[in-house]
Amino acid sequence: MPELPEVETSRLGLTPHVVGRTVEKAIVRQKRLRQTVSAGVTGTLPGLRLDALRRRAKYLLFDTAKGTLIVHLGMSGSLRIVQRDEPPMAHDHVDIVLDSGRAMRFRDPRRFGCFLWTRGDALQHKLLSHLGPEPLSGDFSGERLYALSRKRRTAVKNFIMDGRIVVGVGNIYASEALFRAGIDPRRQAGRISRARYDKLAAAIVDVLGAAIVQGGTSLRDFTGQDGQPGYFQQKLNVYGRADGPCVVCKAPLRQQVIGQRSSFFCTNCQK
DNA sequence: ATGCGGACCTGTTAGC
DNA sequence: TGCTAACAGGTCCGCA
Repeated sequence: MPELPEVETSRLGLTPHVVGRTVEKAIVRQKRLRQTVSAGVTGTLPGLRLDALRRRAKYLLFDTAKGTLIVHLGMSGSLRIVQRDEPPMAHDHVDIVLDSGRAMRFRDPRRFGCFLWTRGDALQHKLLSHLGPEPLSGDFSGERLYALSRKRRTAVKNFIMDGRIVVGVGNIYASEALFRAGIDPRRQAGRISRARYDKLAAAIVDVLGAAIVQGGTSLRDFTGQDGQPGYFQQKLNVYGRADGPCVVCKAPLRQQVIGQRSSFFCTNCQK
């Protein structure tokens, strides 16, 4: 569920509830996530004020005076604001109890997420230090994609999903951006022109930006029901539409596994 | 250095 | 209807 737009939407929704609040305690019901939940989450975080909530790639960074809580939602994770006495459901692994009487609750059935504590600069953490530019920042461009792709033989879809190249392009938006740019996802990264990379970079920016706008309207209220996906689904041109008609040429869309991930494209419009 | 496959988990859906 | 297999929005690691 969480691709970059949803992580950013989560950040925006959580910010007014957590920034400026002090953590009263942390409850860890399941510490075995993709990595074991850091001891600092229960040992150090309580008593500290959350000064800011940042996002880097799909990581959420909760800054305090003594360090940063790094959270990743993995495939199935979510963060919600609940009343502190609301009984936990299955897979509600962590509560960060705040001095507002509420708690930030982490739910993650598949446990691919992470809850890590780090002292010092979170951006230098091992999981973050290698990451490429944010797609919605000025550091990202077709020029960069072109330059880094020379002599790369991997499929262009794999290439744009590589966080060292650019962050935040997940499996849905990789397919969507390549469709918008008219590029066959199987094409070798190193054999695509500068002009086409300019178009692809613009498509990535457009599709992620549009999805953030959509997410912002449906997940605004984090105290309500769980945020269902689907808000952006009607905007998807190819993802999940195997055999459906291409919105441009009506030809049946194709589904093919590329780099172990399902990919969707139009063999007529994407070359 | 690059690229590939496997790993981590559970829930839902497709198919027989 | 019920069982099993395949698949799911992410990434990290290790091997060739």
